[in-house]
Amino acid sequence: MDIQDTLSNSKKRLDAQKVRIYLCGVTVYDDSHIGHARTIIVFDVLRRYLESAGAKVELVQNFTDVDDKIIDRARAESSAAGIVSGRYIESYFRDFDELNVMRADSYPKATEHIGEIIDYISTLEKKGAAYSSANGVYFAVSAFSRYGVLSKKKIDELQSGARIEVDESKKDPLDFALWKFSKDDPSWDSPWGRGRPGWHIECSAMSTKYLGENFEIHGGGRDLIFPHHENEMAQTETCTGAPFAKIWMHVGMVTINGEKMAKSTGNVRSVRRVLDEWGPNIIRLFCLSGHYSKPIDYTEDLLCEDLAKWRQAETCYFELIHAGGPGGGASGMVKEMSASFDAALRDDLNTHLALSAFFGMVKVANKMAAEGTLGGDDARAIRPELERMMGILGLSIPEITQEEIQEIDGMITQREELRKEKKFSDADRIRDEISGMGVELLDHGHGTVWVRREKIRAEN
RNA sequence: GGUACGGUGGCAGAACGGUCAUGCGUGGGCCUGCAAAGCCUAUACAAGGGGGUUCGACUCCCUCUCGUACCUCCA
Repeated sequence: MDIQDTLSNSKKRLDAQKVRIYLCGVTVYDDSHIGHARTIIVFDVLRRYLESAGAKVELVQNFTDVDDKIIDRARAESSAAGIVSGRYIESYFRDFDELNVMRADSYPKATEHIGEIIDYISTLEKKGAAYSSANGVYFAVSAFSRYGVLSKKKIDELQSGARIEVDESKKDPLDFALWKFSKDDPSWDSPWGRGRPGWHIECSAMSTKYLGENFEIHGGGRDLIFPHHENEMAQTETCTGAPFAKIWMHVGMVTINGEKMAKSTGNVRSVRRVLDEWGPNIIRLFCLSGHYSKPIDYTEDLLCEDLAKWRQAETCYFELIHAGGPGGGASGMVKEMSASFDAALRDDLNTHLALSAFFGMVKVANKMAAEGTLGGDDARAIRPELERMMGILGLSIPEITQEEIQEIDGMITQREELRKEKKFSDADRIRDEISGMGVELLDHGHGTVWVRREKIRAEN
């Protein structure tokens, strides 16, 4: 497949059988929000697609668990950094498991790689790219002549535009911390003095450890391009002397009603909250509704649209289960939609077009079902393809037990008899009862089909 | 100020140098005991402004403009 590479600003072919991906995860000082969810869902779909296409994927996603914000939070709670980060790592997994995000192969933490980080800084020091000063150990940007290539920034412009107070102990305002001196917890001994790692160095040390010096894809949110990824690249390539990631892949931001999500404006949408309101499938549809590289705006209207689409997909899923009898003629359509689904994802993970193919198939199947032309052969052609697409998109229909099926079928039979006797109010009572169980009835000319509806709180 | 990405019908959103997907929405009708689901049909002057290249541009180039993000907290 082809993926847009931030560094070369062009699409790059990815045809390796083994794809190693390093995804910059979250700093665990608070609950995850919808922006984190988008990035992680995009990479989840990338991973699922690559695996379905036969590639062996190794996905590593870090947790930044040592950071000023974590320390501040711990201080505010009279707690310890480890307690705070531990709590938010737990909440991360609760949220993202529920979002149906597959687990990465590993989730390395900065605090568990202090030895590797120190070794990394030592190597940089030996190469003359790091120096120790009053406040910490810094990376000398001057040691990396290509500094700025990833974010397309010119060094002299960066200096004049710097709006943060300059640390006088640095040789150059652009130099960034590899190690910050501190005696307070959390801190570790190092050859330069007690302290803790800077932000960027963990990703260099851990990506190299788990994926090697040169791997296929390095990704994260667009806001990480500068300074995080720029700095990572400078460190890593200086250290290894080899090119770092083959492809840099960045996911666009999520805005809320057209505005940036910010604590100060109080418009941060936590994953927990949107999950409670909309459930995993609709959030995934939302996050995949536009191209990953572009920003998307979180609005009630768009979520409602995704809800309507999800209802169609549910309908289709159950229509296929119930379908039987004569029919045929769907197989051509299935092949076509399947091909366009794959072609869309192959071209820079165009999930919007892939969803068009998915819902195109859903629409055709639902139409056939309503007309009574959806036969057993059709269902056998459509269903595996529908499930394959849902698998790649990470959409899932809750399991339904055999007992529930029997109970519902029994009630439907009762209702049918009442309807034949024209006892409509009694029949409607049964329909209401079934509806209370989260099951909707579709009366077709040729019989009644039931659909289990996912409960969406925002719907009411 | 700099950099990046974008500005396509009411909304969302693709592709493509020549025919401007698709979905949602909206109007009307059909089906139904009723509803839901589904269908049929209609609907939209669609491309931020201005230049240029071209037989022809939404698509390429220039310019202006607007939006969003980033410029050492940020997914």
